[in-house]
Amino acid sequence: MSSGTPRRADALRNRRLALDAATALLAEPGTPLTVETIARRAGLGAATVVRTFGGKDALLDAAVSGLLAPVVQRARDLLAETAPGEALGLFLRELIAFQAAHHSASDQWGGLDMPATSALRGDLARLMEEMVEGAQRDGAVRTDIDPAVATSLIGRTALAIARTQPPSPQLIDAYLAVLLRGLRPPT
Amino acid sequence: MSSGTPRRADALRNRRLALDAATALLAEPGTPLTVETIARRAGLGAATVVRTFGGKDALLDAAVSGLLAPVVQRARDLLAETAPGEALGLFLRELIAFQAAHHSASDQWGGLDMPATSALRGDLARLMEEMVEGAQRDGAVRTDIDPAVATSLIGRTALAIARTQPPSPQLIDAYLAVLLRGLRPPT
DNA sequence: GATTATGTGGAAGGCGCGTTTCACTTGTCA
DNA sequence: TGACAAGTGAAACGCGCCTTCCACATAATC
Repeated sequence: MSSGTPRRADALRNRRLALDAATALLAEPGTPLTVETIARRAGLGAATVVRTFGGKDALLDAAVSGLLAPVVQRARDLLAETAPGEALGLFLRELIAFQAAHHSASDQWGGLDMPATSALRGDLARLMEEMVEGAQRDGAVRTDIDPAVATSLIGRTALAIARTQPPSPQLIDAYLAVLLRGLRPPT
Repeated sequence: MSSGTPRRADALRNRRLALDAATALLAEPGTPLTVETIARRAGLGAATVVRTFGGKDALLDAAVSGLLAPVVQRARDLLAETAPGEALGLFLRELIAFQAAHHSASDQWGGLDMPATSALRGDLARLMEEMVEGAQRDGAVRTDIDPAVATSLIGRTALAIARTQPPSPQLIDAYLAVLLRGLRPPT
């Protein structure tokens, strides 16, 4: 078999081991992130790791989307429960912290085909755009900028901030303050 | 021989051809940017292209730093001739335009060893920090943010802006306006 | 024009990495 | 417990890529 969920208990456990190993490596800068590395970390053979997922791409897709899913859910919750202007600031801080923790290996899976991850990124972009629109209605963000443009800027700036070497909370705050100040409507 | 300037006229001409081909490919998204590709573009054999520079890394180092050098010089000129606050805005627009034109292949030479390019990037960072410090003295940038921090934010944001798919001048202006507004001192 | 140092490039080498093979092991189920 | 399907992993394979070889070409020099 290639991809479907394994039928045997040990195979299912190995699937978890492989996924956990890949996930762990995503947060470790400097590690090669090869099938061999993941397999060794999981205590499995390289063939097993790849086979249970149907390929390296699918394995990393599962690992990355597994990390991203809670972030997207958090955005959904904030959007539903909090005032948009406030939600945006809150969420951005969390998003940056998340990206700072996981951007290190992002250039290693940048060129891979990861449908689940792509879908989540789309969801996230849509949710953030809703936050921006809400913030504009609330008067927390100036309205002379297109929501899609603002969202793109925010997302990219967040990533830029996250790439700062030691992203201390103070530094993140300083960056975010500049960004949000630039977005605020003229008093 | 490996790296030193060739003694024969045809070899010197081929060196130019290889450098020009590499430089041209740096602005072409989607092209593999392999030694083979560069060689075919230059009308030379792969061995020749690599040998005259001493390796692929050295060739791309020469190409990238050749593109970057004028940008650094421009920063130096602006810093010497223009009011810092104005220089910052002017230079950022040009920097973003440059990065937008050349970022496409940057993930293909991101992991390479390129000393000349690294040195120029250091120079650029230092010059930008001087601009920020000057802008702070002029009252164009708020002083409650560390110059190094502001410079890092500006540099990374500029790169983030440049990565926008079709970086139209209007989009760049909108982005820059947000960034500079966020940096302006409170009125 | 002859001689020689210099340069060329197709082919072969070597390396890293993802994937596949296949003899072997191990859960599972009657 | 016995038999079989399911799963494993070391080794082999394939592929892309940079680099090196070496027989051949050619600019420079006398």
